[in-house]
Order: sequence, then structure tokens, then C-alpha cells
Amino acid sequence: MPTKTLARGSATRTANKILRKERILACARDIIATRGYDALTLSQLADDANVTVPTIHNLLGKKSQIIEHLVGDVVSRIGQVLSHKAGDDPILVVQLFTDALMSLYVQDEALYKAAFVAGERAKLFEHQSPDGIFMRSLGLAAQVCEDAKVRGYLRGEIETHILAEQLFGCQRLARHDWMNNYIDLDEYKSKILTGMFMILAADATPEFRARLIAEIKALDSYL
Amino acid sequence: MPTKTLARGSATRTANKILRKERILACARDIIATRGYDALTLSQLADDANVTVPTIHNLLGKKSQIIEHLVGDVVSRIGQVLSHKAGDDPILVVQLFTDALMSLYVQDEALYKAAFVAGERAKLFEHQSPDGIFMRSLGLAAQVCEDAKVRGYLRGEIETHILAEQLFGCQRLARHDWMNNYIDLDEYKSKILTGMFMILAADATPEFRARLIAEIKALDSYL
DNA sequence: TCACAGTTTTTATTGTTGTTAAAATTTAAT
DNA sequence: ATTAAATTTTAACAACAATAAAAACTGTGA
Repeated sequence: MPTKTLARGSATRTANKILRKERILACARDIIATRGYDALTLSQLADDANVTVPTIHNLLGKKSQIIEHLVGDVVSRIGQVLSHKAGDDPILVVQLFTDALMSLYVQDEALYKAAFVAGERAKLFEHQSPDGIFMRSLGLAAQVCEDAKVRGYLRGEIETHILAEQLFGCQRLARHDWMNNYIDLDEYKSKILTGMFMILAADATPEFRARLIAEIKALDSYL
Repeated sequence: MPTKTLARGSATRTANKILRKERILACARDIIATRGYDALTLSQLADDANVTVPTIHNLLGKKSQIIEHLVGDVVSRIGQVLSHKAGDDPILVVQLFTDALMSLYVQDEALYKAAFVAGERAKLFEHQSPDGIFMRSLGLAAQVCEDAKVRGYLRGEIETHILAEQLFGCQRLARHDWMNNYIDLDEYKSKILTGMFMILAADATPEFRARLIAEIKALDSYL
């Protein structure tokens, strides 16, 4: 519905094309965010964007390509947030990471939810490719574990790659429950933290473990 | 394709009806298992079952009802396997539970995968209802934790309900990766065990923790 | 044995969906 | 204003789920 006035004059043709593309994609985001993934049909999208269905095809390709476009956007935004948080204390690092994620999702919760649903439905989240979001997240988790080990927070009795996978797993499961509307954003956050703290506790030194337990307790009583 | 001869004689009418229903459902299972969830269309199903599409509607209702039927069957089968495994040692209990699940899934892996995909897609796995499979599984996990606490395997510093949720969470995440073909059945099993052992380790007494770490190491080197 | 009453299956139709080809229109440059 | 290129639309197709009405079948009682 954002019917921007189209550029006129010089560069026009291609400029307009891009504007129209953006307008259609914006409508698609709106539909998927407000009415859910299944509500995104080409005819509905065409209505909202004030074009006809074949126009959408010509500008953006088939439906699956539209989905890819949308999900790609979201993933790249997440990728930007997903940088390594420096910090000595693993608890703080985990909290910083979680806050960063939440501050992104809270901006347009419905859209992010829908993008995850769409991405998973279309099998767009491959676990293989090393530069994909999956492997990068896993690497980040491993980094946290390594840091925690060299700084004496963890004992080092469990392999880093195992810890990392579990750490990331907590986030994935919580996200799954959130994007399927089983829990809200606050519970999502709480679940990530609780899960990650427990994983860390499995290999934590006694002092660090005590702190983790306290954090877990606090999260529990908070809800 | 299993074209059983239909019963003749006395009870016939309703008997035949049930047989046809079963035949159609069997075909649906076959399609979903061999060709995937998306391949299950009514026309394909009608072809396979040697009936026409409206017949399917009359006997089994709309497509969503067929899915419900199928998923319901699978869930009830899982429910039967999901009894509390008695045993002193939590490690053994977890292993017994996992083995029971695996022995079921291995019988018709494709079918179970597809049923989970279908069930999730149709939002059939509610997390709320107390007698649903979700809450029952959670209760089972809680039972394991309680037992482990009273027998001195766990310290009891983390609330049972938190431990249980994480324990069950390991299984759910692993199942998710399996049903979406990211990992195979062996990895599924391994992931459940690794995850659950780590959760237990977070609250384990020193001796028990040492055993858990050893189990985790063994699982890691096994792959 | 045969016709009938009640079911069950099928034929035929409707309304979505995504997709594509070709016609009509618009656009910017000459 | 004309023209050539690009873009939009009209039109049509194929696959899907779903339903109503017609046809066929089944077992039963005369």
C-alpha cells in the first residue's frame, strides 16, 4: 500500500523498476507479517501492490523466488547483528548476544517470525554451507566456549564443538517455539538464556557454576 | 496398492466401508512415506487407492482430516512406547527410552518423518493440553529427574521443571533435524543422548558427572 | 428370483492457486 | 510526433481441493 510516486526524467526506466520491485516486496512483507505465511498468494499480493499477477512474475520471478528474496533480506539483517561480542565473562557475552537478537526481532516481530516460517518451509536454511548463517552461528558459539575455557570459566572436559552445538541448539529450539507461536518474545529470550546457562554449567568450574545456577534461578522466578 | 478382497455376506456394508477406509489410509501413508508430504494430493491418492476423489471425501472427509487421522495414528503408537522406564541409573533410563523410540522409528522411518512434518505443518502438536503427547513427555522427563534426585545422582540445585524442559528439548531439537533430513536416525539417537547427558551433567554430583562426561566422549568418538 | 430402499461411487462443476504466452499499452529517446 | 523498446495486462492453462447431483451398486425382503 505504500504507493510511492515513481521517479520521472532521466534514469527512469530502471529506477522505476527497482521502486516497483521494492513496493511489491514491501507488500509481501506486510501480508506475511500481518496475515501469516499462508496468506501470501500472488493474487492477494497483486491486489495490495496495485499490479496484476503476471507483473509480479515479470519483476520478481516465481513465488519461490519472492520467498527467497524476503528470507534473504532477513537473514542478512540477522547476519549483521551476529557479530562476536567481546567480553571476559561468558554470562555477559551470552546476554549481550541475546539482547542484540531481541532488539532486532522486536522491531518487526511478525515479519521475522514469518520469515523463519517461510525459510524453513522452503528449506532455505541449509546446515551445510560454511558461510551460511547456520555454520557462522555455530562458529560464534564455539568462540564463546573457547574463550570461556582459556579464561578458566570452563573445565574443558567437554569438547568445544559439542558445547557449541548444544549452545546453538538452545537458541534454535527456543526460536522454533517462538516462530510457531508457542511462546512469546520474552519467553524466547528467557529460554535461550536458561538453556545456554545450563549447557555452560555442565562443564563449568565450581565458582562459575554457582553463578550460572543463580542466573537460572533468577530467570525462573522472573516469569 | 494393497487391494485386499472385500468382505462379503453379513456385516458387509460397514465392514467394507472400514476396509476401504483402511486401504485409502494405507495408500496415503505410502505416498507420504515414499514421496514426501507435498506429494500427497487427493488425485494421487485416489489413483493409488483405485477410487475417485469424491469417494475419499465421503469416506474420510477433507484433506486436513486425513492428515489428522494419519498423525493421530502415529502419535498413539508413540504414546504406547512412551511409558516410564523403571531403573535406578538415569543413564540407563535415558538409553532405554531412546532405544524404545528408535526401535519404533526404524520400522518405517519415512512414515514417521512424514507424520511429524505433516503434524507440525498442520499445527497438530499442541503444547497445551495436559493429556497431549507434549505434556506427557514433559512429565516423563520430570519423573526421570525426580528419581535421579532422590537417588543422589543429581544435586537438586536446578528446579525439576527446568531440567525436564531442557531434557525434552534435546529430544525435540534432534527430532526436528531428523524429520527435516538434516541428520539420519543414528545421529538423531546420538544427539538425544549427548544433549540429555549434558543437561544432567549441569546438576550432577561429581561422581555421576564423571560418568556422564565419559558417555558424552564415547558418543562423540563413535561418530 | 426380482424389485426396492438406502448407500456409495462417480460424473460434472466450481473456485483457488501458480504459471506462461501473446497482445496491448506505456515509456523515453529521436 | 514518431518510433522502438520495455512493461503491463489480457487471456489461457494446469493442478489442486471441494461439493452437488446423477448414476451405480449392495443387501434385503417379498
